[in-house]
Amino acid sequence: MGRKKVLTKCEIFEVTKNILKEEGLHGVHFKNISEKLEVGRSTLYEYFSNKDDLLLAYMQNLMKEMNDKVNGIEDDLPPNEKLYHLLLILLEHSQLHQIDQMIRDVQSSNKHAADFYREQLHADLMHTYSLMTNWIEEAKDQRIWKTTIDSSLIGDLMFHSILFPNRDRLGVETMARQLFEMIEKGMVNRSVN
Amino acid sequence: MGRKKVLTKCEIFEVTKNILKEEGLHGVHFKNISEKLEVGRSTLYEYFSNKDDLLLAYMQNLMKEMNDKVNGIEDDLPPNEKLYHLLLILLEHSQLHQIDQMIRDVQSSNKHAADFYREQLHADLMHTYSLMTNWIEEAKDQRIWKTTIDSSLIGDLMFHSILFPNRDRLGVETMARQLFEMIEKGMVNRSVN
Amino acid sequence: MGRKKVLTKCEIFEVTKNILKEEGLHGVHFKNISEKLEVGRSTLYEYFSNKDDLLLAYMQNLMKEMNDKVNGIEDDLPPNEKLYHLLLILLEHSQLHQIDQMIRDVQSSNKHAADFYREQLHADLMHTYSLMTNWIEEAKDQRIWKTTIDSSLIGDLMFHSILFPNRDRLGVETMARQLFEMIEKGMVNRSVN
Amino acid sequence: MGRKKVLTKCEIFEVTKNILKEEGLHGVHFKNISEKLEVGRSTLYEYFSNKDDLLLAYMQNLMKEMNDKVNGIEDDLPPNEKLYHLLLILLEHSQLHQIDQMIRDVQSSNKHAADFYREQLHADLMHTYSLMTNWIEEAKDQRIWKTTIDSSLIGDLMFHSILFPNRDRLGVETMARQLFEMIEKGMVNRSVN
DNA sequence: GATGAATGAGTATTCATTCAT
DNA sequence: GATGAATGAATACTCATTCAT
Repeated sequence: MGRKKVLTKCEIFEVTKNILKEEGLHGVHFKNISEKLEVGRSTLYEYFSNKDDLLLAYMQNLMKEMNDKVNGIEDDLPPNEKLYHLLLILLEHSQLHQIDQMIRDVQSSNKHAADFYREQLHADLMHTYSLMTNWIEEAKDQRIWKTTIDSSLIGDLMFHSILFPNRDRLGVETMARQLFEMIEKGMVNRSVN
Repeated sequence: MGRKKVLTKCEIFEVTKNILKEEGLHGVHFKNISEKLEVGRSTLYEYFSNKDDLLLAYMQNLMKEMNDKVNGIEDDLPPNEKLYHLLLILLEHSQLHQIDQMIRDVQSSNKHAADFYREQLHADLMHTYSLMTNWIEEAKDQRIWKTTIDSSLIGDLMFHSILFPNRDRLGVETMARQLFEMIEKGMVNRSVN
Repeated sequence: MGRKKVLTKCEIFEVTKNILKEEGLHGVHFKNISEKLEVGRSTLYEYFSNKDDLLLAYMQNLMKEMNDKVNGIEDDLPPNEKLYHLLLILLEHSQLHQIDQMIRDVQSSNKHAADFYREQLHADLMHTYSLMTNWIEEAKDQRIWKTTIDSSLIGDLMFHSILFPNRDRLGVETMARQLFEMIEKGMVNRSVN
Repeated sequence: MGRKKVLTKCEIFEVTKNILKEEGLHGVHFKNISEKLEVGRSTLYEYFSNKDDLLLAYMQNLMKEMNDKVNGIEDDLPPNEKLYHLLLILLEHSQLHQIDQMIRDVQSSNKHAADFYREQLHADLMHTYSLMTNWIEEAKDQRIWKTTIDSSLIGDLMFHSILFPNRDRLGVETMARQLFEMIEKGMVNRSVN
C-alpha cells in the first residue's frame, strides 16, 4: 500500500521532462522528482545510481526516440524535403536544447559510466547533426540550394530553432512551414517587380 | 587615504564573462570568481551585495553597451539594412543569450533592487526586440519583404543566432553576411534555371 | 523499513532549551545544537526547515504547554487566587521571557509560515496577558484589590518575575508564595503598631 | 568638508544607545554605528580597540553615571525612602537590563582587558545590588518592613522593573510611585471593611 | 587621526548520496 | 525493492578586524 509497487523508468522520465520544461536543467533534483512521483527520495537510486545517470539516460532516451524518427525519413526523397521533415522532428523534441549544457555540466562520480554515456550522447547528437549537414551538402550538390552559404550555419539555424519562444505560439507545424519557406525562398518579396 | 584599490568592478565583470562562457550561468560562484581574481571571497561582497546583484549588474552593463550601439544605427536607412546592422551587433554580444534564463532565476534578497534591475533588464531586452520587430514590419510595409512569414519568427531567429556555435568558426562578420543573405534571398539556387 | 530514528523533535527542543538558558537567543546555532546531539548539522534540516522554524516551533510548543495549564485554572475561584495559580505557572515556564525578542528577531525565509506562527505566538501571549489583566480588573471590581495601581503594571510584574535570578535559588513554589504575599499585603510590617 | 574632525566617544555612546534601544544588543555592529555617525568603519577602531571594548565602555559609562546618582542618595534617610529613590534611578537607566546578557556574551580577543572590564562591570552592578539588599535588610531590622519575604526577591523585582514595557506608557515617576506603593502596602484593599 | 580596501572566520542552507531496516 | 533517516560537501553571506595610504 502507499503507492503502486511498480515505478517505471518511464514515469521518472515523464516527471523529469516536466521539471526540465518548467524549471530548466538546474531545477531538476531528486527531491522534487521523488515528491512529484510520491516516492521516497532514495527509491530513485534503485533505478539510477545517481542524478547524472538519470539525466544522461533521459537524454539518451529522448535522443533514441528522435533518432528513430529521423531514421524513418525516406532516404530517396529530395534532400530539401528530407531537411523539412528533420526540422519538424527537431521542433517536436525541443527538450534537446539542454543537451549541450548537460554534456558540459554532468560530472558524475562514476567517471567511467558518465564519460561513456556522455560520449555516446555526443555521438548521437553528432549523428543527427552530420546527417543534416550531409543533406544540405546534397542539396547543394544537386544544385537545389546555393553554395554561398555555410552548411553548418544552416544546421545551427535548424537545430537552434527549437529554442524560439514563438514555437509555442505558432505551433510546431506552422512554424516549421514558415521557417522552411524562409530558409528556402528568403524574405525578399518577389511578387512586387 | 585608504588602501590602494586592487580590484575594479570591470575586472570582476571580465572574469564573470569568462566563467559564464566556460561554465554557464550556474557555474558562476563567488568562489571561483574570487579564485580567478586572487582575492578573498568576501572581498567581492564589497563590490556587489550578493551574487544576483553581480549577475544583474553584469547583464545590465552588457545590455547598456549593446543598446548604445543599437541606438547608433542610422534611422533613415532602409529597414532591411538596419536589421543587418542589428544582427551584427547582436552577434557581437553573444553573452546576452543567458539573459532570459537569468531574468527567471535571479531572486536577490534585496528584493527591491533586484526587481528594479530585473524589470529594467527586461525592458531593455524588449526594447531591442520590439525595435527589431518594428523594422521587420516596416520592411513588410514597404514591400521589401514578404508578409507570409511571421515577424516574430524572424525576430527569434536573429536573436537566437547568437547561440550558433559556428559563430566562432566563421567569425561574426561572415556569419552575419551569410545569415542575412539567407534570410533575404533564401537557399534556393536561382542561378540554375 | 527506513533506518531507525535516533533523533526526535523533542530531543532537539530539549537541547535548544538548554542553549537558550545558557547562551541566550543568539547563542542558538544549528552548529552547537547538532554538536550537543552528536548528529550532523544538516540532519537538523530534516526536522526544521531552518533556524527560525525551529525557534518558533520551540516557543509554540512551550506556549501550548503553558496555555493548557493556564486553561486548567478553575474559573470560579476568586480572582486573586486565580492570579496566584497563573503566577506559579508562569514561573514554571521561565523560558518564555525570550519570546518577545524572538517575535521581533525571527525573519524566516518561509515568510508565510513564519508570519503565521509569529502571529499565533503573539496571539497566544496576548491571550495570557489579557487573561491576567482581566482577573486583576475583576479583583478590583470585587473590591478585593485597590484601584490606585495600574493593572498592567501588576501584569508586567508578574510576567517579568520569570526573569528573577533568585527563582532558581528559592524554588518556584516559595518564590510564588512570597511574591504573591508581597503583591497582596505589601512589605509594610503591620504586626508592629 | 567631509565630516567635522572631532568625533567623541560621547557621540559614539549616544549612537550606541539608540541602536541598543531599537535593535537590541545583537543589533549593534560597527557597520551601523559608523553609518549613523557618517564615519568610516575603521575610524571607530581609533576609539575602541574592538566591538566588545566599545560595549563594555558604554555599559561602564552608563553604570558610572548611575552609580554617581545612587551615591548621591542621602544616607540618613529612612531605608524605604532610600529604596524609593534607588528605584527611580534604576527606572531612569533602563538600558542597564542588557548588562546581564552582555556580561555573558562578551568574548573579546583581548582576554585580559575584557575580563578586567567584565569583572569591574559585574562589581559595579553588584555594588548597586548589594546596596539595595542592605537597605532592604535595614528596613527589616528597623521593623519598617516585614521579614517574611526574601530580600533579594524584592531586589530582583526592583531591578527587573526597568524591563516593564508599561514604563514608557506610565512615565517613570508615576510608575515608580505606584510600584513602590504596591511594594509597601500591597494590593489588598483596606478601605473596605 | 581618518579611512577605503581587503580579508578570515564563522554560520546558514541545499542537495546528492549512503545506510539500515 | 522500497524507504525514512542521516550526512558531507559545497556555497552564500555577514561582520569584526587589519592594513596601507
